[in-house]
Parts: sequence; structure tokens; C-alpha cells
Amino acid sequence: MIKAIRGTRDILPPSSAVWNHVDSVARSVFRTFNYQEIRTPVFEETALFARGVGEETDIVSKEMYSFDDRDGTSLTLRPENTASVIRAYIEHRLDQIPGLKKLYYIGPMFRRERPQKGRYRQFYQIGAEAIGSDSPVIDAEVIELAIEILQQCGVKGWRLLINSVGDPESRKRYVDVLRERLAGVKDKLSPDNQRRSETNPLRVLDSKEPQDEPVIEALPSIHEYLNEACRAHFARVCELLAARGIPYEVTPRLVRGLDYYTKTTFEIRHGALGAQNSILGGGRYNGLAELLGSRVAAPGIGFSIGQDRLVMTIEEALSKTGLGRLDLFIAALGDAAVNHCAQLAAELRRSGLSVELSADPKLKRALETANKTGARFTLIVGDNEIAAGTYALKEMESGNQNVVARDAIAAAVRASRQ
RNA sequence: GCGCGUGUAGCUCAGCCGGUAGUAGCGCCAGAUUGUGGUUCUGGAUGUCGUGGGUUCGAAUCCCACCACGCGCCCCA
Repeated sequence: MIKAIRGTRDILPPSSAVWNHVDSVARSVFRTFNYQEIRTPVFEETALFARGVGEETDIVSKEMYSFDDRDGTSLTLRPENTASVIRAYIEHRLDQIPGLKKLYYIGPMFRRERPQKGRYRQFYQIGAEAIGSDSPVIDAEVIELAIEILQQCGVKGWRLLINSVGDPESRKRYVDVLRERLAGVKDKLSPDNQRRSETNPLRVLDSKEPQDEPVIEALPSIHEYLNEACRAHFARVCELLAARGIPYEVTPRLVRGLDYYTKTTFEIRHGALGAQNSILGGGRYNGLAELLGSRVAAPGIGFSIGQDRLVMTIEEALSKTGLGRLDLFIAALGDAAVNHCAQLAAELRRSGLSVELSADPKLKRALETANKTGARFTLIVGDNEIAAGTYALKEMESGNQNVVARDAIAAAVRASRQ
């Protein structure tokens, strides 16, 4: 039997209703923050990610789905979307279009990692990019936007961690110091971190190895090495978050895995996710456009929500709200009733209700089916009803049944929806 | 990529010191008055015991490999 390939999965009802709900909540919040949608291809030239995300990152060095096109060009399924968005921004000179600086996207990304709960090889991100400004006001607004989406989706119990990784010059100074300090205590580190102390000293900071705790505690904070501009920028972001009433935790050891980050980085964690506790990550990337060949500077900041993980945290709670339930099941008893109800069903559907029209002549069976379908109401239409010109409307949960006129059906069903 | 664990009906699982698969629960199908479901009762269907190989007279049960999933590491959304 052919099965979905490792790390990919089918999203089936009723779960798909939760996914749709998240999509539409996100789109509606984006609209209120004046973000517009961009759709980029799911595959690009490999070079885009190699340069944009960084050759040294795990994503590029071992997780990309790459293949050769017939002409030999190396292509890659996008492992993330920021590089593509910036590529499109440069390619179409979006900096020249007034009022177009805030973009969002929703779609699948691909990374060849070991699948786990909350980690898939095809996974979905809801993300945003605000391009063209280095103002800390934008940083705070982007973070606010991300949190607003989570909250409107009903996510509870999140923690916002923020940090500054400085500009390249500040960071280089810090990494040099780190490398030097770690070299002195290398024998006290775990094997993984001994290796990293040379290749990527920043990574040592957020190691989970208990034996490395004392060494890490003793290391200096990156904040001691930030230059004045970075320091002021970060302070202002914190100030603006406080002004918005957003709780945050400054986490000097927060290190993110993409090379393009500068200044502000942030992450939102959620307890219910196991080892993959990060539900959202983001940061500023002031040098990315130039790195990708832009002649004009395009500082930006963005974030990306793991939709799989977001859905995971709210699915259970949302399943109790009747999301996606059928509004009305019409039990048309007999051919005459079916003819009569065809028009009625069409009217009700046009009014926005979800309607199932049953042609089962046996009422008992029709009600059984209505029950299994999860319909909130059943409208009973037989010879009696057609003759009388009124219908029997039954609320399935309570079993209560009322006689209603044709033009009162939609209102009655809608009245109990919320 | 590494380590540990799990894999039996649609779902949750029992069986596992080898001897023809469970009246198991839930679900599904049919029936119990010709227009009233969801609670009850009766009857019924369903499994290459994850896949492939090995040991054995005989393997769901022991061994090996592979695959899938879960947990942890790495890393990230």
C-alpha cells in the first residue's frame, strides 16, 4: 500500500476545520495591521537559501530538499520563506511601491529532519515581514501582531522571550571573547559543546546539558558587547513592549539558528508542545537584502508561526465549540418533499447556512443520519408540512421541536449558533 | 543524523515464559410499530498480529533487518 511519505501527513476533518479557522483568524488580524499577502513559489534556486539562510546553518547544511533541474540548476523546496520574500521584494522593486512594506504569507515549508511530535518534513508557517525600516517601533509592532494572532486563536500560556544578537560587528567581538573563554574550560564541557565551542560558540549558550550549566553561567552576556546603537535599539523595543502591556523575558542566551538575524530576536514558547516548545520565532535581518544582491538597503523584521504547533495547542479546546458543525439537516420524506425542499435548501445555503438535504423517506433513518452528521438542527418536511405550509424544526441537542414558518427557519437556526 | 520505546479489528487495547487470534470496550452494519435520532435490547461484519528474513515440528509471542510512530539529543516552526 502506498502511504504518505515520512514526515508528511494528511490533515483530515474535523482537524481541517481548525486549520481553516486559524488561517482565517490570521488573515483577519493581518488585515487589521495593514499587512498584505504575498505568495512565493515553493521552490527556488538553491543558492537563494544557501546565501540567505547561511551555509553554516543546520537548515542549509543538512536539512534541505534539493534536486537538479533538467538544465542542471540546483533547486530546493523552501525550508523557510523570508529569503524568498526578500528575493521577491528585490526582484519586483517593491521598495518603489508606496505603502507596500508589510507582507504576510501562509504555506508549507520543507526540511528533512527526523520527524517528531510537532516536527514534520512538510510543515506550515504563518509569517509576516515588515521591510524598509530599522525603527524599534516596528519591532514592537511585529511582536504585538504575532501575539495578537496567537491570542485571537485562543492560545493560552505562552511566554515571549526576547534578545538582541547585535549587529555583525558587535556579535563578532562577542563570539571572539566566547571562543577564547570556552577554550580555557573546554575539558569541562560535554562532547557536543566541545565541538561547538569552536565551530559555533553561540550555540553553547542554550545547551540543555546539565553538566555545562556552571560553565555557561560564568560566561559574559552578549549585552556587554553591544555597541551603543544596538543597545539603545533593544532598550527602546523593551520599552515599547511594556507600553503595550506585553509581558516579555529578556533572555541573553536566546540564540536562533538562522545566520541573517541582527539586533532583535524573539521566540514564543508554549508548555504543551514537548521538546518542540517553540511555537513562533522571529527577528530582525537588516543585512539580508544586500546579502541577496540588493543595491539598496532593506532592513526588515519578521516572524513565523508554526501552524502545526499552533493547531496542536488549541485543537482540543476548539473541538468543543462545535467549529465546522452542520447547521441544518433537511429530512425530506418522499419524492414530493425532495422536490419541494430543493428550492428551500438553495435559499438557506445562499443565506450562509450549511445545509444537508436528505432524500431518505424513512424519518427514523433520516434522524439517525442527522445525528451522526452532527447537525445542530433537523428540519422535517413530509406531506403534512407541505400541506400546512409550516415545518417541524428540531434542535438535536435538546430534542426540542417547534413548528416554524418557511421564512423563520434561517433566523431560528442562526439565533442559536453563537 | 544518534539513543530509548512502541507497532494485534476503523479506534483504544488484552493475549507475549512459543501450540489453530479476543463473547473485550468504543465505533460500524442490520433489526426491535407504516413520521421522531442521540440512552436500551438482539444479531452481524471486520484482522496478510507494521514489513521482510531467521530459529523451531510449530512464532502475534524468541532473534535480525527495514519501515512507521512516540520520547529524548541535535536543531528548529
